[in-house]
Amino acid sequence: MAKSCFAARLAKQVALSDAECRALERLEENPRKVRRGAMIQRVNDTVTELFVLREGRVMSFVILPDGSRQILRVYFPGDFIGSASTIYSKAPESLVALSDAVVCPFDKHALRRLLEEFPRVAALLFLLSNAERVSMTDRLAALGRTSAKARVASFLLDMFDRLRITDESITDSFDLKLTQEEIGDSIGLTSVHVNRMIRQMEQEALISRSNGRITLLDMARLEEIGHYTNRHKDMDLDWLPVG
Amino acid sequence: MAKSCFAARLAKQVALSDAECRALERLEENPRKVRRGAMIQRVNDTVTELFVLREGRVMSFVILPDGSRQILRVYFPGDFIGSASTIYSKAPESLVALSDAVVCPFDKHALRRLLEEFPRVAALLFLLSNAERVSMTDRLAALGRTSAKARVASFLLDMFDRLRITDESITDSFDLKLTQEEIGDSIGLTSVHVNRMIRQMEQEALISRSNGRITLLDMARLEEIGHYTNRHKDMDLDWLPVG
DNA sequence: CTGGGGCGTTTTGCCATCGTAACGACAATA
DNA sequence: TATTGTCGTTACGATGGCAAAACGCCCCAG
Repeated sequence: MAKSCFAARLAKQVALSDAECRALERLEENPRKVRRGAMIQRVNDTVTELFVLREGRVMSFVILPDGSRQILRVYFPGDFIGSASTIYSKAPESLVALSDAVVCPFDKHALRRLLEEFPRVAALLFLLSNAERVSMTDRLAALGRTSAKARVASFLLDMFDRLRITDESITDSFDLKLTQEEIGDSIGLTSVHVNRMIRQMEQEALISRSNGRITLLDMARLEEIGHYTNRHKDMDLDWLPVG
Repeated sequence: MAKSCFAARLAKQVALSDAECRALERLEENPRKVRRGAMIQRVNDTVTELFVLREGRVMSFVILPDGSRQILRVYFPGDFIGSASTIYSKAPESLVALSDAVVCPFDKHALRRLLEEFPRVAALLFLLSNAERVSMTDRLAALGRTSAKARVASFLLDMFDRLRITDESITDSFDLKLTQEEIGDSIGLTSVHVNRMIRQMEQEALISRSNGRITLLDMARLEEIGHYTNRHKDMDLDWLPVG
């Protein structure tokens, strides 16, 4: 693994200069291990920290007054987490580790210095934040206008494609490490209905499962059912300032 | 009106330097009038332009293969539109004017120069993009986990609060300028059901209407019903680089 | 002034999708 | 053995979609 998980991730998009790499590495000087289920940030806490996720999985979510939960995003190694605290003094969302994980917290003032010193990194962060926004809008359209089955299909494809960004060994199967309840809370369904859909998709030979591992058997049809488009292919960052 | 609608908007958050203001003004050198219903950007078009909205209303949306529409966001004067084209070469969403409007297109290379030259503006854009992300997650939670009535309530409150940012004359009533079908397409409901909810809320004296104008009669209860929190109050941008 | 056409809203009846509640099976952990 | 967490399964019913039609309003042409 590179010294900086985050730099390694960014370097997949743009060639980074040495100085930029070193600066990004400094964000990860304080790795912290957290156990599955550990609360990293609680909604409404006063926060001044952001995180780079180095290992494991983390989710952000909110709990509504009636106790129901909406998972906002699942994060994978190399992801930049908690950018909401750049603008709000109280966290608008909670962060919990979905598996044992390693996160690297850093203060938002460290981010400020980074943005001042490396305009290109600033631009890059701006872009990634826009990519996340688009990912949100995709899910918004899924929740607002597609069936339960379509949501499950697109969710699986999205997780799959995102995992593949950093883990090239993945070809057609992956470990979701999410309970069906967590899947449901991500796409606005109950665990019961997620289960219905998954079993249905298994019967139709769209996917198969064995002890938690999911294999995508017919991606073309899954993409069709889920109205899914892989956004990662169409990125264009050539217009960025040169390093 | 200030020379730059966008600078005026940003200045509500942070004091801008003269140089910054002038740079922002340059983004609006090419105002363009568009009529209600006009397509400003079509999904999958190759795009290199972004926009500042100076007057009127614009929406971004996607159409799913079955013909249904999800409105992703409604934009008001002073908003920065189309940031998705900073990272994708093909537009992931369409833009249409909801009313007669004035938009100011500028090339993404102009944005790049701005980001290079004014790190603080870059940071500010990064922050605003995060604010929009949070706004998306709020709606995501609404679509995923709240009832039709809650969605309508929170949608009305959100429009209300966003309009009030730039128009201080608004106290408790506003012109939505959206059809019920458009409201439905924003919050994942049919126009029929939006109508049901609106009439119900009118009967319960939560809101009242007269020729398109909506008055919020009981904001406290609306906030409760919609699980709404006004994010605009809690912003903290003091940590930004000094101009 | 009158009649029509277009657009948005209102209303209704029907019913599919999906949520709720409840319970059993099973595996991992203590 | 007891416990906890996840998955699988069922019966029942509410929420909200769908289709269709009528209504009101505004604008324009005759």
